[in-house]
Amino acid sequence: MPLAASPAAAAIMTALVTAGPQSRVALARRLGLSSAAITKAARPLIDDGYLRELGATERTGPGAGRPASPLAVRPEREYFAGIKLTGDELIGVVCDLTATVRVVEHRPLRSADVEHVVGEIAAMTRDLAGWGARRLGLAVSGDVDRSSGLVRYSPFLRWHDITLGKLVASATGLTVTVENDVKALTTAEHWFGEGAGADSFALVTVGSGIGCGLVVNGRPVSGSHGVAGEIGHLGVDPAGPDCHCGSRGCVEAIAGTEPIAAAARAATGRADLSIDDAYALARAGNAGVAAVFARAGEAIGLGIAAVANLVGPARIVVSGEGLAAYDLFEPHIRAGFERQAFGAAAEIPLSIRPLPFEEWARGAAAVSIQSRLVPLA
Amino acid sequence: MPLAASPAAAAIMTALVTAGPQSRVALARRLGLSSAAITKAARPLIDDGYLRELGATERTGPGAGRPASPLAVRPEREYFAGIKLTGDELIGVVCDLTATVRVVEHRPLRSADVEHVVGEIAAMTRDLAGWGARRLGLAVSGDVDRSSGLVRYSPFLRWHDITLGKLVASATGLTVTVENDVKALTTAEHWFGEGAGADSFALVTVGSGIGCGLVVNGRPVSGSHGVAGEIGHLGVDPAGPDCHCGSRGCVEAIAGTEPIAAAARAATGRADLSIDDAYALARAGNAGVAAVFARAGEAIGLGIAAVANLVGPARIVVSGEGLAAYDLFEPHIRAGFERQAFGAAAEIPLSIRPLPFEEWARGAAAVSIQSRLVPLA
DNA sequence: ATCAATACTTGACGAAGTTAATTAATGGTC
DNA sequence: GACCATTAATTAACTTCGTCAAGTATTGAT
Repeated sequence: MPLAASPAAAAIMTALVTAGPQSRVALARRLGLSSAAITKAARPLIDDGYLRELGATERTGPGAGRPASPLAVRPEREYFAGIKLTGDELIGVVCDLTATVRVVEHRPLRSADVEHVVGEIAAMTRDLAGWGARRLGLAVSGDVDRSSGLVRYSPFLRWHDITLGKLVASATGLTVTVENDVKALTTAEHWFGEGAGADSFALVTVGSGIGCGLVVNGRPVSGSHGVAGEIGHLGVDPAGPDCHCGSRGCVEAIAGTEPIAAAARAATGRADLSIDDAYALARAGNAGVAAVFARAGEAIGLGIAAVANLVGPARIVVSGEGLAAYDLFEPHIRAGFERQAFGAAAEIPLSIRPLPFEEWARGAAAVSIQSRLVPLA
Repeated sequence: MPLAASPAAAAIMTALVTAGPQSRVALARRLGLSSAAITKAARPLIDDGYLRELGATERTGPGAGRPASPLAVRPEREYFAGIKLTGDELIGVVCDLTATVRVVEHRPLRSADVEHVVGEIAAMTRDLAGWGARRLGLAVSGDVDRSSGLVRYSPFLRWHDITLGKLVASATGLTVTVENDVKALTTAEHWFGEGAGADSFALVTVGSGIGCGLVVNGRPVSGSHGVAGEIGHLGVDPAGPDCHCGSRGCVEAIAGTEPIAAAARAATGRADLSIDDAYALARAGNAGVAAVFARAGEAIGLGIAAVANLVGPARIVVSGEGLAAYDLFEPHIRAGFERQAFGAAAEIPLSIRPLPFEEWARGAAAVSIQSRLVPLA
């Protein structure tokens, strides 16, 4: 395993993967090492095909010296598989070292039975075997212990204490990483997306639940009792609707998919209204339903402002399947955020955009890449 | 400077200072080093008087081997001064290496003029010079850049961009550290108080403002734009009172000292009611005023629950001069917290207790100790 | 051609850790 | 009471991983 050959090698790979091609001198400055150390650590990586030198010599200043020959990752040197598990489907991808998706595959799940799911995962990896991936990341919603590969509890799959990592490892022969889906997506955005280079970062997902992944001081936040990023259960309105958590006025009780549909049904008096009907009505100009989305967006904005005020991330990305109604939400999310964000927190850049669903599987692959580059993180 | 002789030496000192006396083997496990490394790094520390060996050999298990001779810090080896600046007073302490306060001194400030304040600080350090402290920590409320010793803005002192660290250093000849007061107190509690040993920790201060210091993954949270821990400006009630920040229903607009007094005045119809009068009335059973405190405590509890849900610290300490009304607040803080804390977050231990005012100065000294033990943190 | 400037490489060295063997101090066993 | 298992601490040889200082490479400007 030449990658983990030295601490410096891991640091070099990580820097190049997350920040793009750079000269040895630039790497040395970034990593706080001497350029000699970079030269030495980089050589075996070049020899092994993980890195290559770009002849591409950009113009340096006027009285220039020897031009730099930047180092760059060879993305195709190694491939990684990633699978996102939902209650009724597997979404699988193969990514290269820079987390660029090379293939996507969907596979329906007939049941959430553990053996069936493990079997389907194994079948999917056989389909993807042509890429030669030796590592596989799995993303599951719920309470997951990454270090042991244990799924403590997963609501959609109705799993309790499933040693998913071990089961899939022995079924596939791959090195398996299991991570919570929101954390995996957060990792992907932090390393390879809009959060790249940020020391702190937050990703908010909007859907049936409202979740949040956090990176602070460059490290993911896990919560000492396993709870973190529960933006959905911040209380923003004591007069708000009851929440399944036992409190009332939670962000999720106002802006979750089902509460929105319920409020839209109440506003229209139509008991059969689906969430898609609600989208359509709001877009058609139904004021009552539009107000439901406005209130929901505002609640999400307040939740995001809470993140901004408490941890002050450098960037915040908002996404999730709920943003299918992107156009209905966006201005109200921004309004709620801007009203409640305190002082300089209001200047935190907010990216609100739907992500393709494969992005979740890419998140799983990103965790696998990370586990390869940073043996212990 | 023998303390920073090696990384291991700094780690050993830090572990012993924060977690108490331990055998070399225990230190090795805790720090992830070999016991040989501990032996080597500890010797110069013993020779220099920073550490001593406790003969005190606790009973190990049944079939015991050689008894351990734990290492312990010699607290009196080095002393540290700490001064908390308020708008009208300096509070100074001298602490030993384990942050035990040895002397306290108060000194009124006639003005917030920078030269006057620096002069008074210098005079105070001369009073405390007998202890031989070579380092001084300063705690100031407001926006402070610790690395440069710059006070960017301090509301109570009405300071803008004062290079306090340099000014005091040249006036006293000491090595000076400047830190925000809440962060300093958080550091003190994290290293030497109830947060000792916790990987993540939160300190909530209740007073004219509501603040929060955060430690996540063992490191303080600063916020990329300078904002963090602004628990006072979480929005908890859209129908709540207007806040000076421009929004409404903020925790601080409900539970800050002045809003409480205002609400008590409104409840009683007495325009001259002070906050102390309000305490007295509530304790005497005035239902209207008691309800004001109940609402305030509840709002604080909601804010704390937000911290718990988002970052999940291992412990939370609540203090501040507002807790003079400890008995009026406490049950309502707990009620708000328990209602809104999600899942396992409700099990985070909450310590609600007034801290003596000298504690803020001890915080300043703690930052100074920390800067001695961890050259770069 | 020469020089200043910048990038990279090389090899000697040193800091700070490791492992493995050794010494130290204890309780239990026959 | 000799012996042994057990745990703690030390020691010495070695490894790893970096730095430093000197030298090489490649450019633009004079």
